[in-house]
Amino acid sequence: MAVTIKDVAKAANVAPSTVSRVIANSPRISEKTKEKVREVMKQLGYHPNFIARSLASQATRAIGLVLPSSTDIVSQNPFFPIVLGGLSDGAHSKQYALHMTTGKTEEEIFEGVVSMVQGGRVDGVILLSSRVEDPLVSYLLEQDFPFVVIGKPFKNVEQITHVDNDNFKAAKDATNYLLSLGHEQIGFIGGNLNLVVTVERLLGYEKALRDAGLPLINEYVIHDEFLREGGREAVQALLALKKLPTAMLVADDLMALGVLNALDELGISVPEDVSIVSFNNVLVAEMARPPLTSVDINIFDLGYEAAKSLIQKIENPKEPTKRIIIPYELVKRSSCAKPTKKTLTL
Amino acid sequence: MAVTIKDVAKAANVAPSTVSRVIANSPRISEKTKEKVREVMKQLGYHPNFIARSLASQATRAIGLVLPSSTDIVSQNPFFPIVLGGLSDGAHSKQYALHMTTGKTEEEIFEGVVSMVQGGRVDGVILLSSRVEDPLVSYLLEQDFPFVVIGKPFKNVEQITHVDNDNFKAAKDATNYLLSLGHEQIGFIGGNLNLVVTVERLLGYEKALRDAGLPLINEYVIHDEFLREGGREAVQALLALKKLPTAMLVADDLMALGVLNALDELGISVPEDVSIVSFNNVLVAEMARPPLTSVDINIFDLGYEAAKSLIQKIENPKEPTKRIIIPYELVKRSSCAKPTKKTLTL
DNA sequence: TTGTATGCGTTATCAA
DNA sequence: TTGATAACGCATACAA
Repeated sequence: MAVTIKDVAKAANVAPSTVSRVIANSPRISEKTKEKVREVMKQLGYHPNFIARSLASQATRAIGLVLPSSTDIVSQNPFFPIVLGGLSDGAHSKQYALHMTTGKTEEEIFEGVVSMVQGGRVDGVILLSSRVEDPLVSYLLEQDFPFVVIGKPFKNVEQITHVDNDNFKAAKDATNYLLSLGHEQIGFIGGNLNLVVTVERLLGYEKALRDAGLPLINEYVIHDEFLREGGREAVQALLALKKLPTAMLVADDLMALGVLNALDELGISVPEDVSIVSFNNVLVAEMARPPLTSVDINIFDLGYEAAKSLIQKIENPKEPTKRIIIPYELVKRSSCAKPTKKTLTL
Repeated sequence: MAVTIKDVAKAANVAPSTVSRVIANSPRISEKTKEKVREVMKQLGYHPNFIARSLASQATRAIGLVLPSSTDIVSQNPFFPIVLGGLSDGAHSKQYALHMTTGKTEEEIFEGVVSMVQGGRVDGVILLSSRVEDPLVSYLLEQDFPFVVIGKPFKNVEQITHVDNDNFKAAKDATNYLLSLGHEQIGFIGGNLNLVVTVERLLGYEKALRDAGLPLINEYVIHDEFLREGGREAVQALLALKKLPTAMLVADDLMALGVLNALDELGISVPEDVSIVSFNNVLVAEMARPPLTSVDINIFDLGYEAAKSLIQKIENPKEPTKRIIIPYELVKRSSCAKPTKKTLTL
């Protein structure tokens, strides 16, 4: 059995409560006894028991992380390891631990969160992605349990602390960049419309086109799951059109990789025939052929700030609701060029 | 305050211990009272408090996960989200939760694990990568704390339950495949030699060459960090040679992506000039151009089996040490071809 | 089959 | 400045 506060107390000839106060560094304990107790703690190799501490203090110093479905291909996105790094950093700096939950189905995930929350395993929760009509958000609001969303909440935006990029503006900027190059037929390939981020990027794209006085062509907007098949199917859908776009805004780097792939197979070259801009700027954007122009959304910071603001909320329940906007930056690489005069048709 | 076992007891006119037994589904409680109690639990919205349960039962039903440095570029590898999915699945199926720790430096990670273990936050630990001379392994062995390593332990192999691929044989097979295509100058580009997996793959590569009666050429073996710069620098090092290899075994898909990139910039084509085989078979292997021949190591299963075997170990301390070998498979794609007659020189 | 009483390792509220 | 002692919510040995 591990050495407890009582063992230390006995060895130091003080009461357990005194030891507890020394651990908390209470100012009401004399320096002399503090040192004595600390000495004994070291000698005995004492480590505080988090479980007992949590039960007594009604606080776990643990943050619950809700990941999307583990089997979902989305979870293969490098976005998650990176955001995890930021979360870990932010939590660690305040001595908080991370607790994870995920599951194969929506229901499993929901149940996992409920048991984490009701079971008192964590002091707060971070949702790693913002979904449309997410029952988890309703649940957490109802319970008045501290939580932070990474991304823009679908509704109740004013009541939910969240950390986000301005994805609307980012998409508008990215589209404007393509417009500034001279493109007028610009396609949009987005992921799952259940993710708020997809919607925001789509809206930004549309706004830019409208502002430029260009028509919104339905056939130029394609939605699909992020990633692999996504890119391919999207390209195939575009190819069914008479008039191909000369540029595409793709909602995710990995998806853009799929698009590059599909285009290559068809002998369509980037950026000569089609320009591409994507989002997130993870490692593969730089490593793609050609390297992708991509909107860097500072994923690490999203995680870091989310952890920080959740902890603030936990430690000060009166903390007002916050919206933290992480800056983005369009990183230009060689996947974009001016459109060629001829319109590419097959 | 949340509803407790006492509230349920009162409402159901039984003793708290009876409620506790109903929760544990003790056979010594009549079906009638069980139903009655369950009914009340539902009505009151009772949820067991994990913290209290942990303290009383001296078990947390939580597994500690040790990730490599969060800032390390290695953590951007899709390997982690995938293995996490497997771990989550395995843990979930036995009602275990996941607790994470990581840090910026080795020391931070070590301290995190110590506090997790000594603090009683978890019942066991899984090391997500096997490092050479890992102080964590020594520590956990010393403490006689249940743990499982993903990968081959550097030493004390017989005393440490681990889940691994036969990376030695996998590398041998992969090299033999290149040999069978007719390649005789085969390079090896590996990652950090602190990772046991790198060493194993290198040894397998060397064995295959020796078995084939081919010389081991020092200059053909290059080590670098996994990922980005890795690939590039490795290729540059190879290019400094008079006689380029006609094929390369690359220890990681992402790194291979970097290699592809660097080769492309130099106008060297794959597979016409150089064939490439890599490891892990994550999504990008399929999405690379050309698609990479890669050894699929069933990452998800590594995680799943690791969770399962740790839980077995936790629940039955007499459980013998196990080594679980997950099968691999060489997935052939178009990054390999027979060598051209001419030797490529610059 | 069920109830009573104690302990798990802390924190926190009283006293002293 | 310190020491008893009662929670915290649950599991379990022992009684009944």
